[in-house]
Amino acid sequence: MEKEELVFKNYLVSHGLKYTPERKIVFDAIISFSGHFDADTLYESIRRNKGKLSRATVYRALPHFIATGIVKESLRFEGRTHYEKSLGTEHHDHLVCLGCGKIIEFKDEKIEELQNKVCKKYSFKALDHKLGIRGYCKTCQKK
Amino acid sequence: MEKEELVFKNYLVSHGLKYTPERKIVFDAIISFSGHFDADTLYESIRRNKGKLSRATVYRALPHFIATGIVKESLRFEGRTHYEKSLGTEHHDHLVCLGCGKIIEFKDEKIEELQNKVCKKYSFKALDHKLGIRGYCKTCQKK
DNA sequence: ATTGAAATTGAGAATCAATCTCATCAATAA
DNA sequence: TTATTGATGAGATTGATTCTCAATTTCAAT
Repeated sequence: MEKEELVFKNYLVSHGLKYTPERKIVFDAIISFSGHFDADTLYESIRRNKGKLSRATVYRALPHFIATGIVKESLRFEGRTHYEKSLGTEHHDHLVCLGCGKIIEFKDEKIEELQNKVCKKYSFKALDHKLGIRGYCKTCQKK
Repeated sequence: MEKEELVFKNYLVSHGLKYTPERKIVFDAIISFSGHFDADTLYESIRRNKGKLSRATVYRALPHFIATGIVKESLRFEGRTHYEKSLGTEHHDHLVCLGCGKIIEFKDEKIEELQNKVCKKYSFKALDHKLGIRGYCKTCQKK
């Protein structure tokens, strides 16, 4: 079993939950994804490749993947919550193009530091953050 | 007519839209708000104070207020989109407490500058951005 | 003031993501 | 084996938001 799978299994077991075949299917699907996805895209890809699995099961599994850090909520977009793999993925923020929907990932260490400073100032214990900059990418600016 | 109202009216007229009594009612309600609100809170407050107005009218008016810069989308929270007045309000970002729901506003000039730098790097034309840090406030950390 | 084109409104229906229900299954421990 | 507890599937439900459409209002041009 790969490390990520073990992490997931351990999380489940230590919380009195079970590592079921269905959850393994969802796990595999997530691992095979690169880039962003939403719950329904995930569900559809499973349906196409591995046969049936309830939509509810996918929705129910997602919070567990988030809890283990295998998946992260990324942005809200087009009315849906989008996710991304976060194991093996560095934290990053997003530039979202309103023209073509393209998402550019970036990371700025200094911004992160300054955020920590802000939290300290307010005695705020941060768990995570989301920075999304909306606008137009190079290509879309021309149109 | 106050300046904000004029801004709103001019925006409407110049876009072939009309400054109707209903939109004025929504305008007044927004102006009288301080802090964050969501579409339904806005609708309810109008109902209580000024009698009837369709929920759809409120929802339909919001994009126009956003377009004029009178209102800004602030955060998505508890399944709803939250808004805030932005005329007379400086841009700021948010610390969101997952314990009590409190929202602390902050602004860090250096973070803003660094964001501009990132955009420049990717030739990205930014319209707006949203930075939300989730965690626990001082009070909730103790529990 | 009247007309007509275009925008607006209200009320409820429709959408759509996300969550919940509940009866049935499966796994583990006693 | 049985009891307990968690998990699943399928569909119903929720709740925010958007849409529909007939009726009304606005405004510019008669």
